[in-house]
Amino acid sequence: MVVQIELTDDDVNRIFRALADATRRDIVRRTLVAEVSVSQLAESYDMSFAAVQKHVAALEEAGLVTKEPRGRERIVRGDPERIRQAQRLLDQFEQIWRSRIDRLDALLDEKE
Amino acid sequence: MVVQIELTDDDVNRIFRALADATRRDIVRRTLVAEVSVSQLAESYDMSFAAVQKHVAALEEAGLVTKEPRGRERIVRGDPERIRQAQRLLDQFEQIWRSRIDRLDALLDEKE
DNA sequence: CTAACGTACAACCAAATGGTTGTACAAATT
DNA sequence: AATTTGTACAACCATTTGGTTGTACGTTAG
Repeated sequence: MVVQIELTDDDVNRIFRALADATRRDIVRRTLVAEVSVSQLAESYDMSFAAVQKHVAALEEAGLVTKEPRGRERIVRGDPERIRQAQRLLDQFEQIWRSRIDRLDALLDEKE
Repeated sequence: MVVQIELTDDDVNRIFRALADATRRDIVRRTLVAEVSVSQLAESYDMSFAAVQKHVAALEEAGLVTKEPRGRERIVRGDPERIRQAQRLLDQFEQIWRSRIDRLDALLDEKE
């Protein structure tokens, strides 16, 4: 089992910030489907290579993708584990909500 | 059952952008636990009332909280449904990953 | 060897973000 | 009626973001 390292606020900020852009979300999708080089990614979007490079860098800092050298290329891979961490973060909110409902229910039961 | 309106890219941007800030995440948590006024929220954070007001506005535009007038106060409530929508978005990424793995598995099976 | 390819990185720019203070006004309190 | 409370909103400012172009450099192809 993978050890859960606690995410700092800044980590979480970077993760959600990285996901708050349509181009970056698309890059995550594509790199989850298959390995792609930065230049291959860049062909898909109506912006400069450097701009795509920056998006990949933002995703890498957020831990949502990893980059590995292969010859002169850099292969980008989406990291499903980081996605799951983000899911867990949202699940915490869900839990907070549910525990509130549970408390309200308990209160109603008492009054019966 | 609630009808699922398709979220635009901008909607999704706003949701994740809103979650990419520790103060705003805290506001979401607090307003999921109980109804709170904007001024009550503002007491908790080391920034001006206006700054907190802006954070609440960002969350409201993202649909993560709703604001309702009560006398001179504005009551803020977290919206669990929007959280679930965000979860579904992350789940789509998860699905993409899983279908890739499934395809790889199928390929291996064929070769046996 | 030379040329083309893929990447890194710096410098620059406009727009957005996240904070501030100040003003205005309705609602509640005294 | 006068004051305080809670909010809205504008103006302002520094920093960050998201794009650009240009330069440099290692790797691959001819």
